[in-house]
Amino acid sequence: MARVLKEYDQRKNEILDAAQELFYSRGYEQTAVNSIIEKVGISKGTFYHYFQSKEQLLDSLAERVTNQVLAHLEKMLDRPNLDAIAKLNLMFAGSASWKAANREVIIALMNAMYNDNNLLMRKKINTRTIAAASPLMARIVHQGITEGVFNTSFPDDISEMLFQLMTGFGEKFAEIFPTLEEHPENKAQIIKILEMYQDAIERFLGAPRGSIKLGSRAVLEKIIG
Amino acid sequence: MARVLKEYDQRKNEILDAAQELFYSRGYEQTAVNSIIEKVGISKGTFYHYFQSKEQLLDSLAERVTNQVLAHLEKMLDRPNLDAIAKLNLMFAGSASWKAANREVIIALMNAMYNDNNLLMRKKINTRTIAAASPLMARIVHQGITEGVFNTSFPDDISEMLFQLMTGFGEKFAEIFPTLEEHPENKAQIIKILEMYQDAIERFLGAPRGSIKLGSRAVLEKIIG
DNA sequence: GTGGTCTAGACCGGGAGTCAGTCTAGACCA
DNA sequence: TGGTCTAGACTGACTCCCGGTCTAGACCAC
Repeated sequence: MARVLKEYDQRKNEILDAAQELFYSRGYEQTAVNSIIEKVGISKGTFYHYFQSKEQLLDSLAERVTNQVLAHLEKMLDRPNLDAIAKLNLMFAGSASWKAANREVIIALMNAMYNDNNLLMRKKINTRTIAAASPLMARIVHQGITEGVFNTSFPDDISEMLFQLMTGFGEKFAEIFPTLEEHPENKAQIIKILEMYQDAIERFLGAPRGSIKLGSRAVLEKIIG
Repeated sequence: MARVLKEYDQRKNEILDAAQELFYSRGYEQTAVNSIIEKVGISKGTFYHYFQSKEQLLDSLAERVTNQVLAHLEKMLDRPNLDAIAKLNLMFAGSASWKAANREVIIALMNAMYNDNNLLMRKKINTRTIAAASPLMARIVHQGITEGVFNTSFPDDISEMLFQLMTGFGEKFAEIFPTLEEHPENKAQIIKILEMYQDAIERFLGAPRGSIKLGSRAVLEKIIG
């Protein structure tokens, strides 16, 4: 193979890009290091020059993804005049509207991500996201308490639980969503579960009934058709 | 090697026993089929006579564990005169008191189970347990509504979410618990989080404040010391 | 003695990770 | 300005291990 020299970061990102694409489409465990280096056009040695192991590559990838998500969240929430409920809904719905706009991508992604071949990747991304985004959400919760719309004795720890709940909804969604094509009647089931999770979040936070929206009805319709 | 004959089920269970022990102590992915057969004292051929694949063995194991858990739950809840709150608490605390009685085992188990090498096993056991135990819990929720102590619009779907919440608490617990030795101050953190989860379950079920106990104070003390 | 069940263990393909050494860009110097 | 030296990017054959297959034979029931 012809030798090609690159900047350190550039090459590292090339590897990360290739890995991301392969992990998303086939899953982490189903992707051989050989496939990655073939895609990038480098040798085994080069790969192990940049990453200590396949799993350490996954860690780097998870870190990169998390940073992107977090940057997106921070940018979205950087509006001081917004009240706590609006911010929280933005946090929830922000991802939902993005999903609606990228329906095709999401379907493919969900099939790959919510799959037993990607448990480790999901866990790594989740853990990192929760650790990084919880303080952000905790700030919103505190704001809500000050505004008198939330009521909880656990403002600092609750966000982690909220994220956990969101994740749970995401998994449930990913479980039912692919069946909609064949079983349109499951649509009602999705909406019901969505409402249950909204209700749960409201109750946990002591927020007014109907204030929390995990995604507007319009956006939801767009996703589930 | 000399040929040894056994009853079909006996041999199968021997393999399951060995696998369980190894999976619990090292993790699923870190356990080679070779280690299992070595432990049982059989050959590759025998192993693959009883199980189609390593993953199918894991499925069988998950099924066995789930059945044990379920049998335990059903037996425990077979007391018609108990009210819904008592039953629910029994469901939660039942596992807690068992944990207290088997402190040593639990520590080892937690280290193995709540570990990235066992994501798949955990997921399989969780999924099965939730599927099997949710109807049980749903009955309790209905009972609670009839008794006027619970108040929810989602009696049938709520149990799955409740389990999810329990799992989340379990993970958080497993995360902090091993640090207690070195950082006794984390004990307060565990208790706080326990209270948060209790509060969450109460709020979501619309149950009276302080009615839900994920484990009695005494039992908890015994576990966390 | 024959067919079905059970067992042994050599064998296979493919995967992650290693290693000894090559090659290049740029720093430094006479 | 041309020669030397060094860091580190890069190569690919190699090793080791693992899940799974396959064939041959032992044993049993009939």
